[in-house]
Formats: sequence, C-alpha cells, structure tokens
Amino acid sequence: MRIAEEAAKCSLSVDTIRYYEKAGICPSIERGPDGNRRFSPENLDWLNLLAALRETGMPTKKMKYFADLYRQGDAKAAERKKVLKQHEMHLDLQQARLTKCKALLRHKLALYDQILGVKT
Amino acid sequence: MRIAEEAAKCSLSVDTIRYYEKAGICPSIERGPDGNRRFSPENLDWLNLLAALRETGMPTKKMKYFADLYRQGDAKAAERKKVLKQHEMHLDLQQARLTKCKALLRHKLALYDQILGVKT
DNA sequence: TACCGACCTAGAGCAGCTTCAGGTCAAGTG
DNA sequence: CACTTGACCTGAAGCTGCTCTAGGTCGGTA
Repeated sequence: MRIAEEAAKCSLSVDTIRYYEKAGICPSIERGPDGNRRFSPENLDWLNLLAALRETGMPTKKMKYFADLYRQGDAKAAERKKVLKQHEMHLDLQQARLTKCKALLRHKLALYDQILGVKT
Repeated sequence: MRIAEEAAKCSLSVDTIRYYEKAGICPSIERGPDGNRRFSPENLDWLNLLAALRETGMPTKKMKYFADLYRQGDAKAAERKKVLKQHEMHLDLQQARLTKCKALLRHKLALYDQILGVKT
C-alpha cells in the first residue's frame, strides 16, 4: 500500500510508474512478500528525475537509454552525464519556444482587446 | 507545389498540416484546380499559431475547439480570447517545470562532476 | 512519349501513456 | 469465521497525435 502516495510525490501516475518499470525506463523496484512495490529512496530519486525529464520533453527512448547506462554501472557515468547535459541544452530550446509563444499570445490577445473593447 | 515550403515556414510537417485540416483542427485550406492546397496568409497565420500552441503543449482537442469557435464567427470572439488567455497561464506552469528541471539537472551534473573529477 | 518530382488520399503503424477486466491479499465488520 | 472493502497486482485493449506507406494524379522536361 505505497505506490499511490509515491506516485503523487513525484507527480507521475501509478500507471506510468508501472509502465516505466515494465519497459525498463526506470530501474526495477523491489517487491515485498505481498508482491507490492517497496520504493527505496533511490527509486524515488529516479522517478523524480524521470518526471522532470518527461515534463520537459525527453522521449522515453532516451530515458531508457539512460536507465540502461545506469545498469551498466560507473563505467558509463560519463555517458550518463552527457545525456543530462544534452537535455540541459534542450531546455534552452524549449525556453525559446515558450517565449515565442508568449509573445504571439500577447499579440493575439491585444487584437482581441481591440475587437472586443477592453472590457475583460 | 507549395505545401512543403509552407510547412517548413511554420515548423509543422506536411503530414501534420494535412492531418490538422482533415481533423478540423485548422480551418480548411483552399485548393487550386489541380487539387493542391493554396495557402492564404490567413492559413499561414493559423498554422503558425497552432504550431506555437502545440509546441507548448496544447492538446489537439482544445485546438479543435478553438477552430470550431472561429468557424462560428465574431460572436465567439470572447470565448476564443478566453482559450488563449488560459493557454497563457499554462505557459507559466511550463515555465515552472522548466526551471525546476533546470535546477535538478544542475544538481545532478554537479554530482557527476564530483564522481568523474571536473574534466569535462 | 516517358519519366521525374511534388502533390494527393486512405489507411496502417507507432509512441507513450491510460483504462479495463479480472484477480490477490490484508484488514475491518457483523 | 465468512464477507466486504480498498489498495495493490497483471496482461491486454484503447486512445491521442502524429508519421509513414501504398497507390495514384498532374505539370514540366529530355
């Protein structure tokens, strides 16, 4: 009786967590004698990271690649870092999109203000 | 012999444009006597807006709703404005996610620097 | 006339969840 | 002690939003 809480904590749905584990997108999660998942702090750290990566547009394929590197241990730490670095750059791209969209919306909304009169 | 260029201009794929038109997500696009689409400035303006909205996470259902309002004319202008306003707020949410992810990545990258030594 | 490139449509395929059907188990209730 | 309830489990089907494929049309060049 844990998964619902933990899911909420890291802003993933219960189903998404199960899906991620099954697909190897996150490292596998220990089970109790009842067959239910027992989340370790490490698990939570992972899920938190994955949630953040997903929310900012990382494809699951890349997340899986990252998880695969993790399973291969410290030898692959440098490569893992590279994946994160890459995503950091991707964030800038998204930032640009956000800014562009914001400007466009402001423009459109100004037009609506003209049409509608500035009541709202 | 137009769609490929126009698609590139508004950063949508040719297939996406066709899909949007067919699904009523954008207003329909005029055809020449050859059956090919002839994009009006208005069409381009729409596609540009849709591209920006999509890139920042608006679901197609909402885009379609917006297009439906447009087809209903000026009477629905206020409602259309509301949709855009709503998305403007959604942008802030995304901004927060971006910022949070950025902080998390910085933290993780710092840890990797410790493990790997600061070579990179 | 034959081919090439850019367009067209309908429909299949794919990613990333999300929902559903059917089942287990532990705890509380009459 | 049987029974219900609630949180978990699994495998598989369903949904969204494209993306790709197959098969075809049309206008221009060799």
